Amino acid sequence: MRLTTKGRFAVTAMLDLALREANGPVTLAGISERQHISLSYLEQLFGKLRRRELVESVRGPGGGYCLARAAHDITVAEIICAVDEPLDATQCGGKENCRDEHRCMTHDLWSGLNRVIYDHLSAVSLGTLIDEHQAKQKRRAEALIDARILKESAGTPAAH
Amino acid sequence: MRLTTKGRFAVTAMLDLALREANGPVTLAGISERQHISLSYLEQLFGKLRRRELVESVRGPGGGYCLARAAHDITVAEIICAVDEPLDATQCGGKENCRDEHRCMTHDLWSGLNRVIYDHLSAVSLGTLIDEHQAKQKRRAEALIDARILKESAGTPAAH
DNA sequence: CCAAACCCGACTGAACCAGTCGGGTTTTTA
DNA sequence: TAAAAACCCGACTGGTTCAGTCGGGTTTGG
Repeated sequence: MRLTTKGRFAVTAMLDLALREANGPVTLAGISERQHISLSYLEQLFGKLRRRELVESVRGPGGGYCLARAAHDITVAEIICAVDEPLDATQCGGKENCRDEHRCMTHDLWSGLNRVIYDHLSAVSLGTLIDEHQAKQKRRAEALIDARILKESAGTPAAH
Repeated sequence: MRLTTKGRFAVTAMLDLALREANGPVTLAGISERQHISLSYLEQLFGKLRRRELVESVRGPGGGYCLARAAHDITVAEIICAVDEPLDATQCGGKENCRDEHRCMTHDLWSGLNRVIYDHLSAVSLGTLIDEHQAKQKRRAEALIDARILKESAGTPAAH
């Protein structure tokens, strides 16, 4: 699993899509504008996302992209794997280049790390991200209201 | 934290060093030969490792490198950070490029991932790797002995 | 039919990786 | 004191990926 801005762009774009697909297909031009990602680059990314069946496309005017599944069923790991192509073995491909005794030592280390990363990203779906963010917004809003009530009951104007 | 073969080379080399430093400084030429890493490349890596005070150098004939601390006090995370230079912010540098509402959603995701990776690699030292590997070797040896005893007591030759 | 949208392959400049090269400097030993 | 062993260092290179561009399609609603 490679980690680059490419994967981050893809997640950002998918998030934008997830938040807007309620009112029909979302255009890449829109995502491009809102997220400041070049349109052509988005086309490349969504080509891959479509081939991996994470999104579906609707051609022609009024078209755009939709999620192929519910936001809770699309994990961040899937999105990143879709756009950051394999580059096959992330380390010594299982057989070659790591010989003698040192082999297994580092081998276990890297495969363990890979698993940790993959598990972490597999546990997060687009839905999770949206939920968490909405919960945070709600907490912020409540804090704001609490602060106002406190201020009003104290009857003191804000210090500068 | 970037993850590349550069960091893996560095860990492999440091492991080789840790296993051999008992009998004095270890030469890069030796590591190069045993681990099949180009000497000049090793020089680059060890230059960085030295500047980060993970190894100490002894110049002149009979010289080489030693660990600057005990193997248990040098973590894999330190080694990787030493050779894979910062490349500053692994994501939107804290302030820029992630604007509107989407910002925090992906921001928390990436910083969380960074922490997971870093924690995982910080929990592993050169000493850990060596210990684990030796434990595994011991288990293998015991299994071999058990198998032999079993075979002898049964008195049957191995089936092809 | 036209325009909006997707679709696609080829190209580019910059960065980084992995490695090379050609020189140093320091220190031991013969 | 000279040679050799080792570290030290900066400049260079070829290949790959990234991020983005360009120029063309094809599909389809109005």
